Amino acid sequence: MTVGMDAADDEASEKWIAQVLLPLPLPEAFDYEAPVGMGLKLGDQVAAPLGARVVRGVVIGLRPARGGNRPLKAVAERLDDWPLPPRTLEFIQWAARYAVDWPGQPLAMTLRGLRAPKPKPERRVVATGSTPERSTPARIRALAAATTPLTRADLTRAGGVSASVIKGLLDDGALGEVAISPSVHWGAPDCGLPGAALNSSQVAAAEALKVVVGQDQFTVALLDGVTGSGKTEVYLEAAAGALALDPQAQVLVLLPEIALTQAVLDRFTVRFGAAPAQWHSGVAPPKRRQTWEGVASGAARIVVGARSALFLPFVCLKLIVVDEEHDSSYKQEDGFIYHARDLAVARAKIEDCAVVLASATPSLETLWNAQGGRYQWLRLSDRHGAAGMPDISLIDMRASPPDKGGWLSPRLVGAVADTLARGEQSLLFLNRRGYAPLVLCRACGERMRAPDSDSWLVEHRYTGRLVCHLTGFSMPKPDRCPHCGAPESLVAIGPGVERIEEEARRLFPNARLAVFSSDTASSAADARALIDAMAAGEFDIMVATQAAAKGHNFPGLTLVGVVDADLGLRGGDLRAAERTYQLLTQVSGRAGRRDQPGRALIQTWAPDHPVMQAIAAGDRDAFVAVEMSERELAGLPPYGRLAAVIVSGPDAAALETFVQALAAAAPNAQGVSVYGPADAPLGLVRGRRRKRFLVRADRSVNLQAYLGAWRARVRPPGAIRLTIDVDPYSFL
DNA sequence: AGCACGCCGACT
DNA sequence: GTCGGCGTGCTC
Repeated sequence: MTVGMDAADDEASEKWIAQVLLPLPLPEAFDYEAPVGMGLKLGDQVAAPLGARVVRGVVIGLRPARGGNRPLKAVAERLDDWPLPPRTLEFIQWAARYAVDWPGQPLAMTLRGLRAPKPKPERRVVATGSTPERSTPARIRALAAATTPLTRADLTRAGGVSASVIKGLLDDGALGEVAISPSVHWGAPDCGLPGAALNSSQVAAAEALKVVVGQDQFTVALLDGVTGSGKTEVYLEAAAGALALDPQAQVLVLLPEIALTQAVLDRFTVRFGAAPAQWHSGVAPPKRRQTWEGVASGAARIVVGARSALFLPFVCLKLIVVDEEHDSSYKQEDGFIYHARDLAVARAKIEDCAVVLASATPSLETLWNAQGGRYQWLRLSDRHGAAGMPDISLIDMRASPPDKGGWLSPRLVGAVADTLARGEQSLLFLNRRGYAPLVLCRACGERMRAPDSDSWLVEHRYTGRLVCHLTGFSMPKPDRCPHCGAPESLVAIGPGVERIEEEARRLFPNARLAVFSSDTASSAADARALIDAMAAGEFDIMVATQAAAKGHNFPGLTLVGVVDADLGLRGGDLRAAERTYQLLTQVSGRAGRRDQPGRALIQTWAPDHPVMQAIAAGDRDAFVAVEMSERELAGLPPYGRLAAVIVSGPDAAALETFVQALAAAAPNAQGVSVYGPADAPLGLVRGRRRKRFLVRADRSVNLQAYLGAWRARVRPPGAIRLTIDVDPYSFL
């Protein structure tokens, strides 16, 4: 930072103030004295004294000290870590304003890669140029090999000498010791390698994307193509275009879950002849630090990662890809609350680069932007390879109910039997883990709940335990009702995947069965093994939750049965229909990916529901049109904006008092409605009572400003916490 | 987020 | 009588 200061001023005595943003939930950056001679610049990482400790922070402003300020503590040290690029700083501050949260929160996301200590410098030895007093053949060999710094072990090997020879040369001063920081080699991507063979639809989309990327400015493109249409190959070409723009260019690819990263990493490796950097929760801290430094230094050119990769300190970002952009796992629900797809668009705007949103079932928000011409809309029509879309039909459960005690209708059972007889595979889909979602006492009607929580305990029969899927609490299933003491009175209500497996085993005793849920495949490796076994035809029937819904290719799979298609429609949340449509479309798309035609049978009690009709007809546009008009009528996203204000605390009475004060403090504003306070649907979690307000605003309203003004009028007392969730997805 | 200061239960 | 539980509040 240069200063327009008169040379006549006494520069040496001029005091400067560094505004240091700390990765903590503080309302603003703190002022520190910038010690003369430290040469602080914007973006520098520093150690700053805070209370009794010293914390890492980032300089986001420098200004001359005006007289009369209270005494400030001084920055303790400038850290030897890469500075944050100006645009990364700008993004962090933008993200905080967007989420109506403190700027330290997104900064903490950015600095999360630096948790592991800097790797220790490696001690190496190198010839100093001075000749030793006594020369021996071994000493000559050692010195000849030591022209570049080597570790002692390497030099022993290279020179064919013993360790004592090296020690002698060091004592003589002919070898000297140097400390070298270990650096990671990031293979430079080779854009000259040939891309995959593309069909005509892919070629058209890839060419269009190359034009978009080549403009080297902010643009949003929607890459819209059905499952199996080959979106990955298309955005690989966009990445090639971006990387070719500039020898420093960087590309970020966001994926909704870790399970998919390996496949995408492999394709990038093949396409560019070098492995991309990867970033997700499964990467160990030391490796993360290496990746962080690679990104900050510009050496890492391609990053494939989960939503948090969006906060990495890119120096020359030219393209962001958000794959499966509709996926709800892009929404972070705790800590710093954000939606990675929306922030990706914001980051691209700040970086002035292109962003590609890819999906077979785009979110209504994205479709709305595409329809309005704000996003460039690229459609991939063909399904890559031979198979057409599966034949989808609804099973009306009212007309064809399952046998007593079962969940599979005769039509679905018959279809599985046929598939089995042909030696093909079936997938039975139910998005519910465990054996039964509810356990109740036949004697007294008590519903088993987690302590301190309102949520039901789910029975897991493999482990013989009752589990709370919200808090992770679990207990062995008791023999008698803990409420009334009646023995053998606890009954399982409703099905989970384990119960469907039990039913399938009874109906098809000779079939080879597998269950795929986060319980049977808790690690990425387990999931991989199960997927590979299914792909290899080792199972006839797989019963699965949404863990199996995406990205996997099962060539022998020709039948998908959806056990309870209405599941997601219950509960009345804003995106229920949209999510159900997306999930069912995705699941149905698993059937028949090679040359075998697939079919999907969808069990529903509401076959007339527009979602079910649209899925059966394979008519996305019809579904979107219906859903859009309903949202428009209600002024809901994308036509209006929503925010949730959630207040929680251990004491119900204190919470009630505060909630009333909060309600009274809600500003009146044109185009804004505040609903609530209501008990949050799960009113009690981990002993904390929760209340919720919902804010609906017209698009013309500055929602963040409204929420900020509201929050500024109150101060949550004691243990009460107030969280703001802009554009909420979960209504829990 | 830490870390300190602050008032109430089981111990050398 | 203290040691320490974590509730509450502050950090430039």
